[in-house]
Amino acid sequence: MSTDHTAVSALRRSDLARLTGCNLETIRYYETVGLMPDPPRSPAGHRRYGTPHVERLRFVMRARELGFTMEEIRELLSMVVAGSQTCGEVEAMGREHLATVRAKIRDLKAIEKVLADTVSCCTGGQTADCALLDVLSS
Amino acid sequence: MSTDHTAVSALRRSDLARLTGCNLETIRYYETVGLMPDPPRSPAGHRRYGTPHVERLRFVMRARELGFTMEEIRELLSMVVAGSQTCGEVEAMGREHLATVRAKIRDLKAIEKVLADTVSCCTGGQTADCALLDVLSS
DNA sequence: ATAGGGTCTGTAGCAACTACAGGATCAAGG
DNA sequence: CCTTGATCCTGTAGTTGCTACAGACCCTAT
Repeated sequence: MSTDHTAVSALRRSDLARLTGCNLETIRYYETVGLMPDPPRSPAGHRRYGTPHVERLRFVMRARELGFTMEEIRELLSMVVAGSQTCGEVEAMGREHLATVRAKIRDLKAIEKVLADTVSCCTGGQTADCALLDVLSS
Repeated sequence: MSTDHTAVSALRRSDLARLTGCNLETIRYYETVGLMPDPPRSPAGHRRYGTPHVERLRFVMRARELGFTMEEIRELLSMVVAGSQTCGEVEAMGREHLATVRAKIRDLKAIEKVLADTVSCCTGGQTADCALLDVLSS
């Protein structure tokens, strides 16, 4: 019935990488930049992880997949770890990030339109004349 | 009737920056990475640009605005400078780049959907409970 | 005992810039 | 002619988010 306090299921770095799908080196990187805490060490200095590390790394990875910057993730994590977050704060960060995502989509769509319109004018032949080059040289 | 061979309208780097809107330092950077040629120098070693530099920098900037990588621009430029390009080759590069732009748009739209769906579930209140955190911790 | 793996650290590299320090030079005013 | 302030020069470091390597250590199995 009691959860195990002693055996924190000592995972090596490679185990954490395998469990999460995260690159081995990236884990160490996240530790140096403070997204992951410095883990306890074995007597020889080898990192030993537990399930909290697995969960935290998964959180970080999901946030990265959604395009949050490391700075934003740090902020999210500091609130969550302190337990001080309110839905209002987190939602605000989400909406702000959503706005930047939408801005990027707008920019890319503008590029897409120019490219699509232009290459559709290309003859694709052996001639040196090219609609895309014309746009670039305009 | 002859074009002017002598006065290559000696522009300083700041003039080139002003004419093109390019950042001053970026011009030097483009020279070190080979997107711009090493310009002729004044006796004291100051860069002196002419109209060909203005045109080439504008080409580079437009290509960057369309999201071409520097590697792709180098390739485009090497063809154009050699005069060896065919519309077929250039169009192929354009279509390939268009495909990567569309892939980015797809990725961002997937992110946008998750974010939009999630934050719309947020209550936005003082509670610690948050739909976005739930997604990140799932 | 040793062979092979895994782990440790620090560091360099990628894209595409941007910014600064410390020195040389130029152009205009007195 | 001289000074002053703007511009120019070079090299180098910082940014974001990793990834990869070298050389040293350590752990496990035979």
